[in-house]
Parts: sequence; C-alpha cells; structure tokens
Amino acid sequence: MPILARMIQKSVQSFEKYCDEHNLRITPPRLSAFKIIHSATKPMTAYEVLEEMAQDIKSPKPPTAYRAIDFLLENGFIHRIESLNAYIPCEEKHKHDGSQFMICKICKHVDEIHLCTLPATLQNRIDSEKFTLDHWNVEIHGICAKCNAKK
Amino acid sequence: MPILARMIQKSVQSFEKYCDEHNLRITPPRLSAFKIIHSATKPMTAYEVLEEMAQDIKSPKPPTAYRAIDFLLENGFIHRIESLNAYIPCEEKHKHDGSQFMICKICKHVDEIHLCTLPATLQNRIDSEKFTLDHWNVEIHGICAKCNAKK
DNA sequence: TTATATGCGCTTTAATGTAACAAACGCCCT
DNA sequence: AGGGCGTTTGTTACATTAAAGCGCATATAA
Repeated sequence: MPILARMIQKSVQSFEKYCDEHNLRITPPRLSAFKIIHSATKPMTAYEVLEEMAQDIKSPKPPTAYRAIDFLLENGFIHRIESLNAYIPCEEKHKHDGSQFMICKICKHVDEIHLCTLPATLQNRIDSEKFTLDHWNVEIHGICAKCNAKK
Repeated sequence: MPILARMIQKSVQSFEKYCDEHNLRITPPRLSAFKIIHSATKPMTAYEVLEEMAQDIKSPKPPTAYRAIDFLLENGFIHRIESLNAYIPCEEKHKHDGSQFMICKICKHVDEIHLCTLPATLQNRIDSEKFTLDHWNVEIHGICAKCNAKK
C-alpha cells in the first residue's frame, strides 16, 4: 500500500475512534470531507472539497460541503485558514482554543505551530482589558525554508 | 463642531500629510473610503463602504470600493479583519508588519493591540524553521469588558 | 507638449457562503 | 417490531464578497 494511503487510513481510524468515544456520527459527507482534507498536500477551499466529494457522493451541493466542514471544525479535526478561506488537517489529538500557522506565500504550504497558551504579551493585554478569551488565531505569512533554499 | 467630526477631521489631516510626504495620490474614492472607515464605530465590510460612498460619489460600483480599500490597506491606513471580512482604521502612525485584534463576539467591537514584535514563542519557532517573516496577524475572539459587565 | 503611468468607471463574472424546507435516517423507548 | 423525536441530508434558491477586462481620464515627468 502506498505510504500516503496508509497515513490517511490511520487518520481515519483515529477519527472513527474519537467519534465513537464522543458519540459523534460519522456520515458519508463527513467521512468524505475528512479524507479529502487530510490527504491534500495544500489547504483546500470549500469548493475544492465539494468538487472532490463528487467521487464519493452523487452531485453534492455547497451546503453539503459546508456542513461537513463545520462538523470537522467544531470537533477539531481541521482548521480554517482565514486569510486563504481554506482548510487544513489538525494533527493534534486534543482540542485547543488557539491555532497558529506559518503560511508560505510561494508554495502555499501551511505549517501548524502548536502553542497551548496565548503568548504572555497578548495575555497581559487581554487581562488588563478584562477581555474574556474564547479562541485565538495567528497567521504568519512569509517564506518557508524550502522556498528560501531554492532562490 | 461635534467631537466625532473633529476627530475625523484630524485623521484626514494626518492622512493628507502622509500622502503628501510619500507621493501618494488622494482621490475622491480614496478619501471617501478613508472617512467612512475612520468614522465608523464597527468594522465595515467592503459593500458597506461601497454603500456609504454613494454620499460622496455618484453610484459607485464594487471595483471603486475595492480599489480604494486596497490603497488604504497597502499604505497602512486600515486593517482587514480576516475573520469578519471587514475593515477597521489603523490609528498607528507607522507601518507595522504585525497586527493584533481583540474581537468581541457580542458587540462586534474590535480593539487593536499594538505589539511591534512577534511574541518570543512564535519568533523562536519561525527562527528554528528558517521561515522568513513577511507579516503576521492575530485575531483574538471573546467578550469585551463592557459586554462582560452587562451580563 | 508629448509620453507614460496611474487611477477611474463600468460591465461582467467568479468565488464564497447561507436560508429555508422537506425528506430520510439513527436512536431510544416502549 | 413499531412509534416518536431530534439530527442529518438533499435541494433550490439566493446573498455576499471579490476580481477581471477594457477604454477613458488625469496627473506627472521628460
């Protein structure tokens, strides 16, 4: 079996395990969207997901893709990259209220950073403002090591 | 003169001064968009800006608003809030490569935080990855002090 | 003045995201 | 097994956000 397929199979297994343990229903659109985003090598837009869903599901419409994506987002299986209107897999096993990404403006690759807490400078600020944190997102744009090396 | 109008007048003056010094052209759509975003009390979407531009400009079309907004963005007079598809004024006098916002999910008010450097935890990470920073953005969602007090 | 670049106005089209509602499904409880 | 109830889906239609292409106008600079 190709290595990529094996990796996806493993992701799917942990997806199924998690859903089983948390009483979440895995349905055909959800499974399809999960596989598509987790096997992609780049952030996928909702309409790219929709297009690929056609392989598993008969002529899917936008709400089908968006609902599946919402489900995956809510349960922490994927992240939305706001500045790209696109989605990437989340590899972390636990849910977190903050996400941080390094986005290469050349090859478009996105790397997830995984801080568990808001950096102190920001935490101090929200404390002094008496702002109650719900969730936070950092998007760092620049050039990745690989693309830097190519120049 | 009402206090709000006076504040906007002052912003406009510094806008004009900056453009003059940097050889940037102030045109009617640009000035109109500047005033609209800088006098708003909430983040404005492109189409909200477009709508209000009609007060200054005869039946403006979308490209007019988008071009004016792009100009303001490029020159650091406004910021885009990615998670809202909307724009807010930038009050800082110098251009910066990072923006940080506290976004209240109840009243939608956005407060800008102004860190000049990327927090150390993130800087360390991009250094070790040999990632070259271009610009970065933090969006913190939660509940502001005022809305907290009301509950 | 003439060349050049920049910006504008307009139409059109693309991309992204939602509302609303009926039909099907899964699950739990008798 | 059958009935009730909330969840999920499929579908149509629409709303919102963004960009492309083109010709004209205007500012700036040689």
